[in-house]
Amino acid sequence: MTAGAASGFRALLQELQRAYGPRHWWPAETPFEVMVGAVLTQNTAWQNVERAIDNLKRRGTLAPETLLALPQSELAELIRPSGYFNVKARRLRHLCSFLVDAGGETALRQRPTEELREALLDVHGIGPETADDILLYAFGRPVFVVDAYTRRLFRRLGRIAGNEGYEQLRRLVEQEIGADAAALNELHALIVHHAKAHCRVRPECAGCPLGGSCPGAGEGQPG
DNA sequence: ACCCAGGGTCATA
DNA sequence: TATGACCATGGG
Repeated sequence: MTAGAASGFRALLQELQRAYGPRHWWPAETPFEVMVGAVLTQNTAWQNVERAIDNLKRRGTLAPETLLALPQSELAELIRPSGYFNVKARRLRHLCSFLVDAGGETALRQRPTEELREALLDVHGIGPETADDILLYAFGRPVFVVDAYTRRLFRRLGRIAGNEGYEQLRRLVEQEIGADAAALNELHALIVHHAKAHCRVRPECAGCPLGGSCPGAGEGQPG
């Protein structure tokens, strides 16, 4: 009754779905809001990101052109709650410049996934995880997002050693799940949800839907 | 008063 | 290739 999650990523997805139901990610109203959130959430609690995005919305600057029209100091002030506000202000500007120069979302949507991924990685401040967040949740491309939660869970499940590189883990999941954007979307969303719901620092993983197949108990690794 | 959060860049060895 | 410093706010 506890072995299902360990047998494969499809099985893990089903187990998480059964426990939590669909997640409807990403929490944003537009693709551009997804992109902004992806940058702002870098090493940052989502609650702080929400405040920053709320500031941008109330200011009417949640669009590439209007955001670029802001002085960097003002932009930094608006996103202050999300932390690293000076670097992130620069990163948002780089992102917006890229979007405008590339002809906007509509033009980008025509590009093949690998090419779009390379283009995103060329943007200063967008690394592998942020790029894949954008590809999957803003453009609906079938890529898997590897984050700290994913590494921790896979290691606990015995699926990985822990020293694998980003690309290696991404391929591992994508090859097993397949080019299924909906499944990859749900899997990442559920891993994050599961981490927040059950895998915090605690003596045992009380109420964990993965049961004995989620050996988070007594690991001492914070979440 | 700690520890950490849905990372990425840069300098150094 | 592989570490380490740095960025910075807010919650537990």
